[in-house]
Amino acid sequence: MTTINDIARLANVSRSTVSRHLNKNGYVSQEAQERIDKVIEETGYFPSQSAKSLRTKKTGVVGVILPKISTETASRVVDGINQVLQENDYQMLLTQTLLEKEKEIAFIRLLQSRNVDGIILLGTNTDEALVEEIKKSDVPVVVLGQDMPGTTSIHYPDYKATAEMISYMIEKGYRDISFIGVPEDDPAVGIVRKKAYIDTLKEHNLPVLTERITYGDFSIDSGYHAMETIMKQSKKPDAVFVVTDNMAVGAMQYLKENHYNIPADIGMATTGVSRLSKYIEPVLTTIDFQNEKAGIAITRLLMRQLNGYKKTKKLTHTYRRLTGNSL
Amino acid sequence: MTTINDIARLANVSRSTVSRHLNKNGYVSQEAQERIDKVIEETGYFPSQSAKSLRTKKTGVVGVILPKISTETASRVVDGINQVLQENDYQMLLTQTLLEKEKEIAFIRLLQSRNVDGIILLGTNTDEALVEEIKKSDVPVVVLGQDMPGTTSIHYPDYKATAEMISYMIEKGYRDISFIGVPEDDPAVGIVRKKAYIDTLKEHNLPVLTERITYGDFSIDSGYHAMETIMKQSKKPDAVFVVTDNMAVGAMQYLKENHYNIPADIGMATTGVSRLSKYIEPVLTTIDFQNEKAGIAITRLLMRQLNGYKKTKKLTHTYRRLTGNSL
DNA sequence: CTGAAAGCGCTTACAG
DNA sequence: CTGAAAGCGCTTACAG
Repeated sequence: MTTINDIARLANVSRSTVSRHLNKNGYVSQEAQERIDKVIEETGYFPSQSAKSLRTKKTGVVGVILPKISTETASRVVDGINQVLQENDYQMLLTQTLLEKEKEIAFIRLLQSRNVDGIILLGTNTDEALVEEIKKSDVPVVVLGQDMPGTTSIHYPDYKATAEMISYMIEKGYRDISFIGVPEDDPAVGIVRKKAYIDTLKEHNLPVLTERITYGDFSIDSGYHAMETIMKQSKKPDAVFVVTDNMAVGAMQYLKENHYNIPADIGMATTGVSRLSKYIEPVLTTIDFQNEKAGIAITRLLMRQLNGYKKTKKLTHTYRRLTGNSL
Repeated sequence: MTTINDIARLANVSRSTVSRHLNKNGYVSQEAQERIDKVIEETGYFPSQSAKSLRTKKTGVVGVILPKISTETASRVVDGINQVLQENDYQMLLTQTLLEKEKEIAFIRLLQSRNVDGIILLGTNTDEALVEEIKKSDVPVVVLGQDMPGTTSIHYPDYKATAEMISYMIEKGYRDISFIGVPEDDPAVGIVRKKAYIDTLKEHNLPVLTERITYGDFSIDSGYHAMETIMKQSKKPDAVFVVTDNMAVGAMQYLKENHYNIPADIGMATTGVSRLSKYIEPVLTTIDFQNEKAGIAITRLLMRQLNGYKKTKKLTHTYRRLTGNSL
């Protein structure tokens, strides 16, 4: 491997001078510059980031922790993150938890040991242990998707968007709306969205039936089974709200396989918008949380922190409702 | 930040001993081990990878270069890559070219400067300049999706799978099959698949009409426009083969918007299988290249190289045909 | 079983 | 405008 010493020797200067030239700080004579450039060109030299990082305490790498990359939601967020990172000459170290909570904590430590400059966590819970780990972190951690105590975070407007959607369903005439949620480990999705559902029913003086509230685990399969559980009840609901797109795919699969017509037999609304959704009949009425924009926004917040703004900041992301023909 | 010196001091040993204990090489007395563990526990110490890497010349990081993460194909490959990487305690540094060729070369250099142990490139071309850059690389580079000269690579069975699909369409009775391809910059997709299409038509004594051969740029939009171009010809074809799933989405959109019935008005076949495809009518007859498995396979090859097997190796990946009702 | 020493490839005051 | 020196946090022979 070619090192700065080789360059210095070949260009007849000290390595201080090479370094100064490379980093464009301090004076280097025109002549020296040219000799150095020539040698670099010939040797194909590039500086070792490991050495540089050890000295400067900066790596130019940001760690990203997410549940699973091969979901549309996550990959869109990553697209957004990547945009801002490229603009700022950062690279991305990507880790997947596959929804194992311990891994979030393990990766925060791992990423620090890899000397990343900052960490972006796509949050799935706000457990005490995780909050502690973030607090202990030497590098800034920002969180997308949960309102993480004491941490700069952006969360989705879970309550407002859900409540609005449920209201809309009620306006449309639905009176017996079932619910496919997730466990309360995930506050944003598991608690807040469910609360919005329950509150809105109550506001409209509709009964809240425990048997109408089912749970999945974010997987397609679990949406399928939750839908099955609901539809096997003696009295069937007239609509269903599913809290995530992935589970909605499963729920829809169950309904199609069993020849239920949407919306004639049962209305359906959900969250998230698929690239392919316009080819699926019916087009789902859904909440679009605009994940790519969210990825951009959270990364900008991290960049700010890396540039010295230390105050933690809480933002709520935007959303829009997309009206299909599933209601 | 806590360093190995702090640990050594607090545990009353030298930093050599701490290092030996941490890396489990060389002897360390039981007592010393316990003291060290205790101090590490208390301080939350973790070793700096930058320093370690500088010394050992290993980072435990693999660089991945791909066109765009938020496509189903790429994200599935990444899932596969990630699996093998996790098993082997490697981390993934992810870069996106957004199909700008210069970036492939730029990232190969960038990743090296970041001292990655190896590079996985999802190939989009086999340009001379790229081949040169790979040859110059200090670290092993493996390529998925192209038969890259002089480099360990796995490519998809582009010729065989395409020829088989075209034959199948002909068997089904189609006689005027149009083609949506990509430019020849991409040998695997742009040249080989087109050649398989042309050869197969010829073998069956069917005319090869230049106006039936159109090109997109991998985007959904370009598939839409290619389909439009084809369907605006005075004589319409009875089928279309689209070389990538993304462009097939666009082609289908055009056909649906213009009320063509698939397969009654025009048959359609493509490559790649979407998670949502089972909800789209018609179900596309397609070639499944099993991207996750391909990701696993290419990463295993890289791991072999990192363990010292230096011979370059060429593999052709498997595939299967999925029969829908679009033909 | 343990520690002192050298060195990995850089950057950064500092002195000239 | 330039170079010598120190030091970032580790690991690894080597001597004891």
